[in-house]
Amino acid sequence: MQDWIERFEGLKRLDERLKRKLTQQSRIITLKKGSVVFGPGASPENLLLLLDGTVRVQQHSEGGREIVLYRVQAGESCVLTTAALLAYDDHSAEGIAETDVRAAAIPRMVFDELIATSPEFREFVFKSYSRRITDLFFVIDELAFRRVDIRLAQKLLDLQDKAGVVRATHQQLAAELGTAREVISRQLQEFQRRGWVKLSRGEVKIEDEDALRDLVVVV
Amino acid sequence: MQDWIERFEGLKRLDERLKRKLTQQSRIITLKKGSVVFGPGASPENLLLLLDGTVRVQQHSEGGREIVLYRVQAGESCVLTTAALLAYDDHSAEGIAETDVRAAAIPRMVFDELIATSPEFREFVFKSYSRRITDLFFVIDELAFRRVDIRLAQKLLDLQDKAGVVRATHQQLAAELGTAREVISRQLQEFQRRGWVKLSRGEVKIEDEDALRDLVVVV
DNA sequence: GGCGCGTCGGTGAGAATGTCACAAAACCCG
DNA sequence: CGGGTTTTGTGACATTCTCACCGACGCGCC
Repeated sequence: MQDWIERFEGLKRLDERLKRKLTQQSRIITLKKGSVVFGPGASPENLLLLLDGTVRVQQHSEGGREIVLYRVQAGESCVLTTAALLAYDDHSAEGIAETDVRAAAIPRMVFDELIATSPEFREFVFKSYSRRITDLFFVIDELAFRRVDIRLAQKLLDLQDKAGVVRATHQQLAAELGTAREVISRQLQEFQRRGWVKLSRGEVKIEDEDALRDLVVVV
Repeated sequence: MQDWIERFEGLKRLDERLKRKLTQQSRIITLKKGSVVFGPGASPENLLLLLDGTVRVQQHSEGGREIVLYRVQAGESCVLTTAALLAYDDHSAEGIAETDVRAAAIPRMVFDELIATSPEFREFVFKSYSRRITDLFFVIDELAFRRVDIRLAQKLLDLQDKAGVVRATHQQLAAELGTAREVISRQLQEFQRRGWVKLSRGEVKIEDEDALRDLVVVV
């Protein structure tokens, strides 16, 4: 159970002494699916490194709509969390455990010390930032410039399981894209009419993956 | 000319030795208005601290549209620049000098050393990140959830000079908001019809600031 | 002054997206 | 099965986007 460090690409190259320090001084925490990892008024004291599960980070509007900003996967860290919420706790970004989650919590003190002593750890942290900021740029690009049908097709491809099924309500898909539920319903109907997907309550079955890919690529 | 450090809130508290190091080892550079500070294929080697002027950071779409992400003002740093472009050079985010710009360029080596040795400098860097990420969250929020007329009113208020005049073409305003030129033209006409602004080629004169503020606040 | 020429702004038509109000269908649980 | 909740469907209408085109303006040049 010590060896979670090896799962983090960027941390493998830390020297042994630091690895030991890291494992000794951070706690392993678990979070139930659906629990709030951080949110308005609950900024986390620690830097979280995800061992298992995924965390969805999303933003709310006053009108009750929401948009998914990015997901933190196992092997990644919640850096933005720590930094962003310094200045941003008034607004409503929050992190939700999408599955049961296991994570290593690094206390601020230890984080600080590692930043100071280890170039490898610094690189890890800055790479993490870089990754998240890229995600945010991508969201902005999509929102500003891409049509909803294309974004929906892309999202379905991203979220499908091995059987080609996406388990999500129209409402949830709308939140993924930051649009309205009705828009998603109508787009999905159009996809179904063309034989690309099959709809049932709470799930979308992809019938013609190639057609969806074409839509994404072509236009 | 040494004392530019004092202009940076977050750097004032560095100890004297580090301040000296910083001033000695960084170059002061100047950039003409309109020049590209960084862009696709031109990621900067240094961390820039803006002394005078402003840098506009924007993103392009294939369709030729663009959107302004944020502005870096005098007294602020281009941290995102450095980190984000590691992973993101394929896409088209770029920084443009909006005015003539003077900046201190901190070499990567010095940056690294300061991060390692100074808690104050670390705080400065992470605060800078925080600030930018907040800006990006804000852009996403606006794009996803706010109406164009409200965003335009807000932008006019933000960009006006002391005389209440905004010097910008409709095209430029459209780029600020990530929308199309025609949309801006029509909205501005509507504002003019209501007596809130007066239009002339290349500029918008605000005639009723309160009305614009009401629009922003109310809806 | 008059003539090009590029930039800027105006306009109509139609498509895409968002909003609102409400209804129907599917599911859940006692 | 009956009643309550969640999910999806639908029409009407507002807002925003796209495309195609045109006219107005500013500027340099003869």
